[in-house]
Amino acid sequence: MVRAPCCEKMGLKKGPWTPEEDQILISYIQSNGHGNWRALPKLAGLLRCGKSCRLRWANYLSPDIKRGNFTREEEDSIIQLHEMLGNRWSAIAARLPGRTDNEIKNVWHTHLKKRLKNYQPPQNSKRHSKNNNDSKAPSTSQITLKNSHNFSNIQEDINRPGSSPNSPQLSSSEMSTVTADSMAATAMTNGDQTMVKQLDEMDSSENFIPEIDESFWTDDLSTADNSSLDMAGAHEELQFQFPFHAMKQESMEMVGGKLEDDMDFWYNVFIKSGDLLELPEF
DNA sequence: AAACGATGCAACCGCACTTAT
DNA sequence: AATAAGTGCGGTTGCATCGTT
Repeated sequence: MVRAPCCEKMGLKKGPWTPEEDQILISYIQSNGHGNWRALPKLAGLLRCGKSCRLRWANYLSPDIKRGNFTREEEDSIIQLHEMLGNRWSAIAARLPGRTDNEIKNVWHTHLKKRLKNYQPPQNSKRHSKNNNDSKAPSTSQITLKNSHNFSNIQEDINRPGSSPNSPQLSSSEMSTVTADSMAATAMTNGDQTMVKQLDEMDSSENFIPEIDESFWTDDLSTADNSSLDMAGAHEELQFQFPFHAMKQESMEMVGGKLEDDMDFWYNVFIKSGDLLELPEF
């Protein structure tokens, strides 16, 4: 389908917004709501396209937006969430109250990439590991998440079908990193007390974690076609190869049937398998 | 003080998805 | 089911500001 350019009509203003325009937009939305964005500028008396109005409101004028510098905790959260979600700025923004996708994207490109670039991970970064095998899951970083996002939403985002082609689906190897590092780090720190309790209970069960065949850490993901696997495909592939999947039913019983799918299962298994890494100082 | 480059950020562009008809 | 319109998202651009020479 061919779409007409947003601002093709003559007389529509572009570029920075003036305080007067801001005030008009704020007043209109406060009185009438934004309704149809395309119709809004005409109704409000603005010589802007609807898209520009929406962007201005969403990124700057909305009262929900928190202005000012990002805190260290917010930056750490962004790094962690980016590790999990990739360049899906809106998904990241959804977990940082008051921050917009655009703002987060800018912070990422201007500050955080540099931090990560300068950061060299410590050689022995494992805090603990059931099998104490340094050659297994790849370690990247562990950041303490201060925000109250929860895993189910993250899982939902990771599994979201049809995300933008500009943001590639997670490959199975990325999934491994996600589950081993990020999910564990997130769950252990995001205040999900129920989950922590469940994990503690499982931890006390000597037999919960099966012996892991060494090939799991080396063979499984490399056999998948990482270049072309979409998330659903990766999910299936991993499910097939995952050495623990037979334990799913048991694990669900152990936590009162609250785990609903394999992602939850992996999540718990990975947490149990350790791989909490040191928090890097940049 | 002027010139220049680097940086940060607001805004735009174009594509893809969703919803309505 | 097909098409059109509306919306959301991520990548990119352009400009103002800051720092350095």
